[in-house]
Amino acid sequence: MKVLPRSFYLREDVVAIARELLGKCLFTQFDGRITGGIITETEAYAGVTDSASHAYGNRRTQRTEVMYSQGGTAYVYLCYGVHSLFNVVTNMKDVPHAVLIRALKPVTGIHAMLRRAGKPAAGKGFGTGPGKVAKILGIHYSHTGMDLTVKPSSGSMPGIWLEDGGVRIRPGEIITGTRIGVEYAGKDALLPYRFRIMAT
DNA sequence: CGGCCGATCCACT
DNA sequence: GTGGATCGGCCGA
Repeated sequence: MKVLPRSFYLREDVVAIARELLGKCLFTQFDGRITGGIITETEAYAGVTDSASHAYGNRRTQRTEVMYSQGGTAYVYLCYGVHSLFNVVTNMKDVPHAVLIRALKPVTGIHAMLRRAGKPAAGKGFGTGPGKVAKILGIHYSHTGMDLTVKPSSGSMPGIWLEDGGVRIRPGEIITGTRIGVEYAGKDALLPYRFRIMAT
């Protein structure tokens, strides 16, 4: 297992990064507990020219400022007043690209994730849906801005990080489609920016 | 300062 | 398949 380096996130093609994040491992450590799993669904948000992006038209506000950080930073925001949604910022500083993590196959710390979900056992839908991904990993919108390239050096430190676990996804296993919940974005809603691993 | 709305989820029909 | 929850962010006045 190898922590994804800064160089992975600094690249220009956010759509390619979204595709490559499939099969990578996402971990968190909060309250001394490590939880995580394999990323199975992502969406790319291509910054100032993408009308589905919060940074469309170079909108720079207190909330979106984190999207203008260098790649490898966490962008977490509150959606519908209820759900924290976790995104990976990509590209260089001042270019506000991001990838939304929509689904995760739970692997590490299952018990803690079930407890956060308030479920007695893993059922259908455990780990699917961006609100639920953040919830089971213990990610809250107050965690926006965290550095994703550093694995905590001790069990008492909080952290969010990604690793390459060596899982190889064949192109034929990837389903490409349009993004969810962005109907307001006009023609950009039709862009093929959603990627997921075919159910086995 | 007020009003509208959202990169969602769940219970209920 | 549908509607309600729920509240910070954003924009216009």
